[in-house]
Amino acid sequence: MESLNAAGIDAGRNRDALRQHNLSLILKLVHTNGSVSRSQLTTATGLNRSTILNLVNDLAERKLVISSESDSPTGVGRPSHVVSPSPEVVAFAVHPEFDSTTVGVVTLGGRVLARRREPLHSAPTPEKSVAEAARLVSELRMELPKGTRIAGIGVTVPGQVRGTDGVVRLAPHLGWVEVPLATMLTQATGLPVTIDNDASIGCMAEYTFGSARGFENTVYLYAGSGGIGGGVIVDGVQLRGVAGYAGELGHVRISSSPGQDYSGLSGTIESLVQRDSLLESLKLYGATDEELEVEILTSRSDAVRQLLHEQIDALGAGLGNFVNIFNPNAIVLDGFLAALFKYDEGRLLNRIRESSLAASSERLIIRAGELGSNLLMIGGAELAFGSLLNDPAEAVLANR
Amino acid sequence: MESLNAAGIDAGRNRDALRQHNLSLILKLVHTNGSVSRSQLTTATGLNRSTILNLVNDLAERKLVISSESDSPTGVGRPSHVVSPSPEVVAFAVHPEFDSTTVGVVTLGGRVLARRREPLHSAPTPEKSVAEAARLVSELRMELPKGTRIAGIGVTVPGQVRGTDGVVRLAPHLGWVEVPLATMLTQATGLPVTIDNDASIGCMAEYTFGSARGFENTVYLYAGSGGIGGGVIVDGVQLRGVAGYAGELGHVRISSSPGQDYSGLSGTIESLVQRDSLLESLKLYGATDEELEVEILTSRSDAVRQLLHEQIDALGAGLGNFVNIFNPNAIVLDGFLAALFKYDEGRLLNRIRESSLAASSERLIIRAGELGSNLLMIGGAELAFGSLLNDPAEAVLANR
DNA sequence: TTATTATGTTTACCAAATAAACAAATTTGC
DNA sequence: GCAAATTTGTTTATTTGGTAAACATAATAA
Repeated sequence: MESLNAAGIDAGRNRDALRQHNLSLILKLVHTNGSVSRSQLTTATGLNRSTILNLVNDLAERKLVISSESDSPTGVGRPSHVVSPSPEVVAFAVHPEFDSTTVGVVTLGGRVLARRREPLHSAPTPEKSVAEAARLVSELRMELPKGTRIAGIGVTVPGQVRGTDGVVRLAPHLGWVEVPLATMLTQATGLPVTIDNDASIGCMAEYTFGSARGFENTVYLYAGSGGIGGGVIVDGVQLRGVAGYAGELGHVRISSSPGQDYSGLSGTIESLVQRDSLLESLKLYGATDEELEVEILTSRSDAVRQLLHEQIDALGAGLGNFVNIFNPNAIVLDGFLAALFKYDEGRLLNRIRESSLAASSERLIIRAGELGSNLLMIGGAELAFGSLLNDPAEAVLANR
Repeated sequence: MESLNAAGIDAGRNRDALRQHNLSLILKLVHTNGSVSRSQLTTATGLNRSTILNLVNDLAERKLVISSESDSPTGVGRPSHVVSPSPEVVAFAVHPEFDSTTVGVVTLGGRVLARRREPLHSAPTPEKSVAEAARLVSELRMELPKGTRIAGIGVTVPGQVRGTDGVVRLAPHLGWVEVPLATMLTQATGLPVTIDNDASIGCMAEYTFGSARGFENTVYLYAGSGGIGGGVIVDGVQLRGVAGYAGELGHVRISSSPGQDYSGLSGTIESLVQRDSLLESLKLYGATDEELEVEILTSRSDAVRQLLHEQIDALGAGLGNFVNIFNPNAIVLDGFLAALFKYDEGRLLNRIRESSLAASSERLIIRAGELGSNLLMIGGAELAFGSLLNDPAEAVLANR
């Protein structure tokens, strides 16, 4: 029998799918909003208050949320019970870099409980990096209070990642090629591991808990040490593409200039907007993004201003393209790109408008990311929480 | 009470939503696949065959589908009943151009029943164009067989369109600005009217019934008389953006060249890949896309070859960007862009690969559109069928 | 203090999907 | 050519998630 063309329609739904969806919906609302009253849940979902009671009880029995009476009534009528994410449910975030490995613990609800960073003296092999990560995870795991349950590990990789089987295709900055990272880290820790590109993860974090919150069509650009990556939220869902490589916004070509980016493509945003050239003109070496930002905002040098203008213009041209393509309601800039934005917001906005259609940039909002150093910790944990949030009834949590 | 951050989660689901989804699913499957057996429907949806019986009966009672016994058994076991889209349900497609107005009638299932084109002697005002369209709709409507029911009218506009209220923001080729087209045509015909950009509609048509069928991540480029437009299918759903202006792929900047496109942006794909300059170098004037394609594929002139190479290179650079951004499994080219593709497929593919990351273009398929002159008729009707397909139980159809 | 309002909680109910049982129509095997 | 195997159609009883109604409860408002 020929298979049917499903044309983007997902499968048929039955009662199980219905229940799964509603449980997932409640848990996501509690996760992203912190503490939520049952009455808020009824209005937000449109479901009957009996149903909300039932769903919340179900999640509470699974110890995913805590339901308690309100301690501060807000208005007329009986106070509504408050539902909060359980602080006993956590996930680990792992961020391997060429000079360090960072591991964090984040609760359901997005609070960073602890973080540990281990400096490295040379660019790590995958084996070395996995061993370091596993050691830090193990340390943090032992310090968790009794009763804590673990959703898994989310790894933020500075490179291209195939999410389906957890293989790092190419991470130029680390020198990794075709590394089955998820499998390796699962073996070392016994926990389920999900991996993704760092910029995609940053995008999801800013969308869920940061500057892009509530903007269901967001274009996100992140400049890490390994170049410029991106992420896009389309109607509230992250753009992934057929194999998960979508969102390589830094490698989009905008000019005929011959300069190449870290992947050998010329005229791209990444080739024109370079952190290193800014550091050089400011005579800063090994500065953090915070230090760089201070220098940018206080510099009085004409040469620096010239360079900043060039970079803002290039960034604006690139963002104009994305406005034409995505018609977003928000653009969020992270890493040192946020400093360019803060340096001359007006110039950047003008450049964007000049290189996009008028209608597409109406009511467009541009912001800097606000999660700072917690960005990849929160995002990595978000990745690890994914399966729990999508199917709360089926997810299996590990004990501490 | 503060409103909750819904974070891209849609509302709670109840029994009604479940039923609506399943009815919609069945109707869409029948619509896009033509004739489908009930057993195919059970396997495609995962629903029980009792449920499928019930859903199909429901749709049949509403006279949206026809259920009949199979006339040619395919294998072991009792032959499965066949469900077909009702040919009595139709929609109109309207395509206003600067030198003509075209109206078509298309059945559920995507068959073009009739088409009528009225040449115009001058670029029409919105009023004139609406009057012409209404007249043609009325003519075709009277010729429809008794019992035919009409879902509505879909209008393909060569310009930027705000779908929410049916206003044409800007259609440079027609000289229209801020025209409440949907309202005007509804008043003139008494039928519900939906409007959209021509390239978006072409994209939807090729995805539902043409070359992009089954490719859930498709980038589509369409070169009409009014420049280059685009459309993108992301996980089976068309990219719309916050106000519906997404997909302006022709206005994406890829080079520093000063040449401008029809919207005044420089270095864009549309400014570098121009139908007019090809026509000029071939000394063709007023040729159709079909005639242009023949000339391109048979020309022996060095100058023409040079120009074709330049245009293919520019198109390839632009498509490379889209590969980096969307990681699609298919790219579909329509209008004279299909001729460029056919002229030198290998060169285009090489240019795309040169300007995109290796992983992102793996297993990428490039095709020409296959719906030809029916493209905008089928797509326009698809637009008009939208509400019926999304909620078969609630849709109201007009009589012929 | 009482009325009003909003929510909590329990109970009976509804309807959509399903499983089970049997019927029917085809192919396969002899 | 006929019985067996297979697949689907159809009917019936069942399951279950969401809902509406009724009443209880805890706040504010009068």
